[in-house]
Amino acid sequence: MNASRTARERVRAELIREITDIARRHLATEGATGLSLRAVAREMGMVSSAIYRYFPSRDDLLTALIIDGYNALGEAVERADAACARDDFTGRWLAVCRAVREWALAHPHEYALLYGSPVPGYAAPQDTIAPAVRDTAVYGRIVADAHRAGRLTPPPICPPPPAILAEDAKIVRSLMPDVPDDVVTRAIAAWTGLFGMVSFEIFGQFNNTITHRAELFEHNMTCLGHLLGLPE
Amino acid sequence: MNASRTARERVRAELIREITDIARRHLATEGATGLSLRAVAREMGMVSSAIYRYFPSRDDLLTALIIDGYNALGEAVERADAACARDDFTGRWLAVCRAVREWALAHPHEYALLYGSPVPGYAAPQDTIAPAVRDTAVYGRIVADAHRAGRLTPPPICPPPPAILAEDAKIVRSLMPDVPDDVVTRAIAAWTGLFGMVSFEIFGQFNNTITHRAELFEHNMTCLGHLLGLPE
DNA sequence: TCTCCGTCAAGAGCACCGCTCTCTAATCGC
DNA sequence: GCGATTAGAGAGCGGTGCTCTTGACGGAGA
Repeated sequence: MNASRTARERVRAELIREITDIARRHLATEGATGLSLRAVAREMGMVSSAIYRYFPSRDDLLTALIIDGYNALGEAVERADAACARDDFTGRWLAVCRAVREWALAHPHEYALLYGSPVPGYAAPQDTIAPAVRDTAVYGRIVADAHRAGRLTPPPICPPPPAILAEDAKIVRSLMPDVPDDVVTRAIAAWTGLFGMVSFEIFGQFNNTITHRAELFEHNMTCLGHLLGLPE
Repeated sequence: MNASRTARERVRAELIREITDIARRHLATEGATGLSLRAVAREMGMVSSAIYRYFPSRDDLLTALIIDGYNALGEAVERADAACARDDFTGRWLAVCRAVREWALAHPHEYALLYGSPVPGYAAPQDTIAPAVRDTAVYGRIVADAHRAGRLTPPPICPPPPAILAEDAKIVRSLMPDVPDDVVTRAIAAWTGLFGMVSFEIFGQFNNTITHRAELFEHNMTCLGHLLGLPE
């Protein structure tokens, strides 16, 4: 009874996994707009309508891929951070930057799904929120650790943030406990700077202009790290 | 003969303009993937195949919208810069930042078309390159002007860029003449930081997190300006 | 053991899409 | 005015997401 029910559920789970695997492969080669339920069904030897037993709509399949993508990126970032000495805060920051960039270069279409133009008519459901901040959580820990260790020296070039930003800082602080407001705002600046750089590279804004992208990235992330207040 | 030929050409140009106008309206409401030649034709009271007399493919229509978008953004940036005192370099930088953000907020789908995920299978033709750097050209002039005026003081937090980046700096320097390599790389960092911030806001990464977006933007752009070396 | 009910694949079908082709009508250049 | 060019209409092809119905299968309870 239990065994049989789980047998049924198991084949169902297996099929769902197979569908997402094929879909992810299609996503990687054709991009999000080229992802078609019918093509996935065709490759599985199924009729297209059968897919709807497992994913009620194309958007639901896309949601599954988005969650997978956030988790894959988050895991890559976690691994990169874990490989560093805990008190090498600059090294951890740079490792996270490189992990984001390398994952994006290896999975450009998935990166586009996560950080590019949102799919129109598509509203990310609640399930995506937790995986979406997995990478940010790692970053938050680095900032918090560095601050707690007293290794975050505010650069002389930033004015103090306006008082009204304290409200937002309160929310962000859940990812980087005990960090003062000015550090929070600089942390946001560095984080958006990282993704701005990666997006420019992935989305083609550097075409015909920048050729030594790894070196430029490395250098600019170093600058951003110093903007954040990280040591040499 | 001339008058009659231009009469035909004039109605043709008029129709092309009408098509792009309707298409831009559809783009603004439905987004790029929701833009359909058939819907545009329907709204014009045309049969769908007739559109192909004017745009050989959907991608060509999209190209026209992209060029228009770059020009609209470029013009907004030019106007913002022109409204500032020539020697108020920090003011010009912030004006450009605000112009980019406000244009993006007013035209999110067009912004996504320009700076979001590239449309798969779509390669931007040569015609898009010149309009694409219209905003960047304004920025380059600000940096070059500030440097020429001796108002660009390198912040103490950036190491010198590696020598190999000199090659890329040579190309970027066409937009900001006579600017040394380290300023070029910091200029790129500030520019990508601006678009990273705007993209995060437009693409929804600030949802459920940042509410005082204008204030955060203002503050972070100020920081980036100082990273670039702009005065108080 | 038999029956019943839930699950599933399959197929037909709807409305839409980009795009091509042919045919006819209007228009322009000479 | 006549031949050449251009524009629009319509049918049609293969594709899409999605819905609905039908019939087969298999596990659960009488």
